[in-house]
Amino acid sequence: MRDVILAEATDLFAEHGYDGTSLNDIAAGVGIKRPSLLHHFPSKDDLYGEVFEQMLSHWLERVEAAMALPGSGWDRFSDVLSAGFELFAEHPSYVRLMRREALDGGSRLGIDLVGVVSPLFNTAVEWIDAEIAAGRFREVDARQVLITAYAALLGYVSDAPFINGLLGHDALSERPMHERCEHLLDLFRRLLLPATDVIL
Amino acid sequence: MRDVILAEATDLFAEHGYDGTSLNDIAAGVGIKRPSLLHHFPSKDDLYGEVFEQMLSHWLERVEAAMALPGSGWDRFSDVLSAGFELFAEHPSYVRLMRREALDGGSRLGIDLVGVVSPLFNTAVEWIDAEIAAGRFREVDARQVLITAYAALLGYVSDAPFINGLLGHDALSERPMHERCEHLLDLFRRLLLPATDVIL
DNA sequence: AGCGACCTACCAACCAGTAGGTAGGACTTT
DNA sequence: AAAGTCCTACCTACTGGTTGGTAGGTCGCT
Repeated sequence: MRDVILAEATDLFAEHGYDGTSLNDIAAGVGIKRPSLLHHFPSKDDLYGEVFEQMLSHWLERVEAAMALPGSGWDRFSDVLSAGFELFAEHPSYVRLMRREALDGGSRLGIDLVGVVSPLFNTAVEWIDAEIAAGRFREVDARQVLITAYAALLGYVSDAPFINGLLGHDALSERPMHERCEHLLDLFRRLLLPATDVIL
Repeated sequence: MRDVILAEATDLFAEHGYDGTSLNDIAAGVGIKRPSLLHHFPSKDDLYGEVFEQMLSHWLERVEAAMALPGSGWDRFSDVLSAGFELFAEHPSYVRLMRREALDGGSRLGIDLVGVVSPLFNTAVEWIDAEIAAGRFREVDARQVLITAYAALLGYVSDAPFINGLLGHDALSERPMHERCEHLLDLFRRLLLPATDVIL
């Protein structure tokens, strides 16, 4: 039951935000009443906290697995980007949740979003700088590249309802997602690789 | 007084969202009581509607002005991008408001966000395609490029509280904003221009 | 008997919105 | 000039409804 509640809460918090989701909504979604829900989770804050922690741990798990893969240079960058994209395609709710938290400054709870992501961010910055030093990447501002990657990946998925309207079809279905991924890979290849290596 | 309320409401809706902002908060922010606020605006929905319409009209005004500028090819793209960036730098609240609305599907009110933005989007797609046909741009998927521009521009500003934490300094102050703009210009130059024109 | 899962019934706090009244400035009428 | 009439901007006090959370009881299973 806990897991069912957690899943329903993840969807609703992602869809309508913390303030836009009532415990009644979540309880009704799993077919019980609010007090029964509060039997499993002590408070709304705690429930949200668990939702967010679960999301973060799934996310970290994937990213760390992708970063642990062997390889260097463009292949490695491409692997990590694809892994992130794949996770987001599987769990759009995670993206929307993350975006909402980032909008609110990532400090709704005791959870320190920045504290969790910062080490990963810095590791990635150092890796890119090392690749530049090794001559495998162009001289770019690693931080800017990573922020662009973050924004371009998240934006497409988090704003899917809006982008659906612009494109006239479901942005999250398989083919559009694949095209989006190809576009991003092409984009970062052009951004990162020396001009001589870009031409395919 | 109406304008003061509108400005305060814009900030609070942008910062905490529709559900996270009470009429009491807004009224207190301008130093009056809720009923006095409702003397100027008939309801919370109406107030939000005016806030959003004002934001949209400011935004459209700027973009249309930038699109009306002469020039073609990269110079024109660069002008429009810079104009957008400048507006966002001046009014970060607009970006956060827009992002929240995009997250919610852009249909909180009668305002049809997609309906307003779609014509602009399609005009831009056609323009890029024409530039490609004229040989001034590479063969790219215009829609993907525009969505990336949208995401990369908005993401940096809307998630500023989070990005502040990653970078360790104020992402919205003048120098970082300038660096961000330069990075984006470089990015899209590499993405859009034929390989032979990219090298500076 | 004990325990986990669920319930109804309640609470205080807050929400958007309404009713009705007051102070003061402006504009007309005498 | 004085008096009466409006109007705008604000107020206090209230309504009905929803919120998160609690108290206490019931059911079925081990």
